[in-house]
Amino acid sequence: MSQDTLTGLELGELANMVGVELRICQILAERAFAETSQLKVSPGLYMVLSVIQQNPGLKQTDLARCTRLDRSTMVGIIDQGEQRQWLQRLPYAGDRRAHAIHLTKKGEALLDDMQQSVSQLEQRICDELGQKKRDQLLGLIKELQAVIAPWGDKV
Amino acid sequence: MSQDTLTGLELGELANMVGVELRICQILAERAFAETSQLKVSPGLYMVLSVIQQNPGLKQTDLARCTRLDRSTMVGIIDQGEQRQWLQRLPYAGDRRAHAIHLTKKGEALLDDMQQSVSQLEQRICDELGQKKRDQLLGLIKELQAVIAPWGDKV
DNA sequence: TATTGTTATACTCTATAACTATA
DNA sequence: TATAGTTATAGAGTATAACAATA
Repeated sequence: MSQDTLTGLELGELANMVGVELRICQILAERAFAETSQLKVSPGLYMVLSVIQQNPGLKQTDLARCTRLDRSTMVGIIDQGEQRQWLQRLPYAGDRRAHAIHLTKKGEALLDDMQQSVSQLEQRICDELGQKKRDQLLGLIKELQAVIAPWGDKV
Repeated sequence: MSQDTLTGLELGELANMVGVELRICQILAERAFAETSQLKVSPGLYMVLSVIQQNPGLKQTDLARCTRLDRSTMVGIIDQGEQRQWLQRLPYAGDRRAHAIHLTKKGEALLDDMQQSVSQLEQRICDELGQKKRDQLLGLIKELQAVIAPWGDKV
């Protein structure tokens, strides 16, 4: 017997499916992020900015691969970041087709600013869930990723 | 040091954020679902059909609440299900404003049909992750839901 | 006054297919 | 031939605000 936390409705098998619970969790998480970030930046762009910060100079294709998005989707995200002057497309040494993506100073500043509030979100998860459970959860999510990643791959 | 499983890129702090990993996991999960379901039904509609199966006769508002979607979003999902003749809007006893949502026989058949393949997805998660880890993961996801649910609430 | 369902509208996220320029 | 980036296009998914009918 698994009851829905909000409504008390009996959800039966539904609530025992990883896929469905993951989906609901994601809806809630994006809503919390939107609240925290004050809509300054979308979750997708935030993710990309963070990756760039850790890995300056990556090609767009690399960024698409590690965020599991399509190359064409990445174009739009990079466009957005460039318009708001948070990142730049620079020449990529050794391949004139590619762009090396770098943060601007404004982009660095944004991340510093946001990392306070976003870190607070993560901190609150630690506080309310407990460090141990939080780490367990993160580990299990990554394991699940590794398991299901090949299932959706095109041939 | 946490490396991206696919690209081997160093993702630093990014890969240690529950929010980001959850997001990537969700992208992968929806892709796997799309592959399995052959695009016969969207994840959102599938979720709703499953809830209806377990709870025949709910109002649209109830469905919206337990899936954490807006009432107006639910209208579109129910419309889709009705068009494909998988569910029906019937009179709701005691409140002439509301509709009682029920599966049609065609809808029952679809779910029976899909539950084979969707259950296989879940089964594969059990197989590859192990029953114990799978149950742990499910429990932790639900705990996380309970923790973050209030954060995105308006007011 | 409050709730149920609805519409109109808009924005975000994502992908496919076809193109160009390079490799 | 293959890859990097781009464009055009399309389809999900979601929400807000305003409305009519009913409570």
